[in-house]
Amino acid sequence: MSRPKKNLCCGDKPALSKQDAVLAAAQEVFLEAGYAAASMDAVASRANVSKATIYAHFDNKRALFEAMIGNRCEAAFEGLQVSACYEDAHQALYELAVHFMRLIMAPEAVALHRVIIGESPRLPEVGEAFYNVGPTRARQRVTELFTDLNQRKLLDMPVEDMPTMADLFLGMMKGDMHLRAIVNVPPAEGLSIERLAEGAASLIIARYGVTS
Amino acid sequence: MSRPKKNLCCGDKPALSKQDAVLAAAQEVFLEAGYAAASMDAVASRANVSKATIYAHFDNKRALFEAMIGNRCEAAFEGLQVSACYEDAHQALYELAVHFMRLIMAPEAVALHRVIIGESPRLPEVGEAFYNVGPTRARQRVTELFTDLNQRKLLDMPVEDMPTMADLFLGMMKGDMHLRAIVNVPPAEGLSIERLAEGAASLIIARYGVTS
DNA sequence: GTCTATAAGAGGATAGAC
DNA sequence: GTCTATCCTCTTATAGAC
Repeated sequence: MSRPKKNLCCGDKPALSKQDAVLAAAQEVFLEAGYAAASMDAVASRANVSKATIYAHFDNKRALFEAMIGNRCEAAFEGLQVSACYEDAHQALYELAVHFMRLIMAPEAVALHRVIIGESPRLPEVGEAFYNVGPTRARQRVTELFTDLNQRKLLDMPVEDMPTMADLFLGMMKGDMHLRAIVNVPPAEGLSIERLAEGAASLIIARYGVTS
Repeated sequence: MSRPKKNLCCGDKPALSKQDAVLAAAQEVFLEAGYAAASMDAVASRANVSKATIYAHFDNKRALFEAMIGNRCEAAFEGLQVSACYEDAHQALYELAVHFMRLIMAPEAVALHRVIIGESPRLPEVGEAFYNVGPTRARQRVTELFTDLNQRKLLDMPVEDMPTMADLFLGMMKGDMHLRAIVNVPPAEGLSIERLAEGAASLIIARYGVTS
């Protein structure tokens, strides 16, 4: 994984090794054209590199694609790590919801999601890698929050409900807004991230909130 | 749109016109390989027809794809029309949820959704056509149900909450289970359609149910 | 490692006979 | 409408010089 970054030459761009230049170009081309329609020629010219150079670093088109996907998934879901501080359960759920929605609605994240979905039947490792760094971590975060709120007596959710509720909570974040983005339909008017997050938090609280 | 079905010949298969045979073959090939990787040769041989015959009925590859998509979307979402009878709000929401999840979890529906997502950036009409016959109708159904339950005094949801709640409700149906299917990751153990539907209905009831 | 040039083949679309 | 045969472009991947 750690590559020999002997990158002491030229500097028309912020000093990328050839390998990184290829990866960056691959990202652009694959996300724009999709896997099958993307050509190695397009990647080469976008990276200002010859095709042979690409093949010196990556075995074939598929390997390049998988390397790019792994690369970008890690980056796209980094934001999941941060945890906020909060006063009450509603605020905590609301803020996690907003944070998560902003993450998945980012244009690059949407484009990445699209190509992963498109190719996952033929490239199962791609779908799996995405699922493990994205949705799996997100569900862990939600479950942690539920547990923490329970311990602080800010929420009263039975442990056996948690897996189901974590899925439903994340599902609400990925609702119509995300669907529209991913099938390239203009966003609906009148519906905002904040409004949806507010609604989702309220539903959980109505069922499991503690009345003080 | 209405084609001349002079279909009085041969019968090794349940008597399809050439055009229908091509559409059926196109469905198989496009759903298996994705748009770009699918070849007209493959469609031709799967339909037991020459390539020239395909081009006699469809202008080009793209037109064939769009025709197939329109065709299948209509069929896949037909089930949305039926409306059930019910006694109480929880049962009504539960049954709509189960019905909807079964619809979108059907293998053909998942495969169709995948290719539509994959190509929608390049073929916007495809994404739009899908959205209009699927998600739009689904949201109408949910909103109708909310309204009906309100009128029967089985639910007490303010009209201004309905758009948000309809989206959240449908989002819960399209949660982790559907995501796994669409990125080709094996389904989780312990989570069932019934359990998720039960949870989703309960959340709505907890917030908007009428206490009798 | 990086380049230029090229091999080898697949795939969209059409010409022309029937 | 349907077929066979073919055109021509684009694409993956490599050979061989530096």
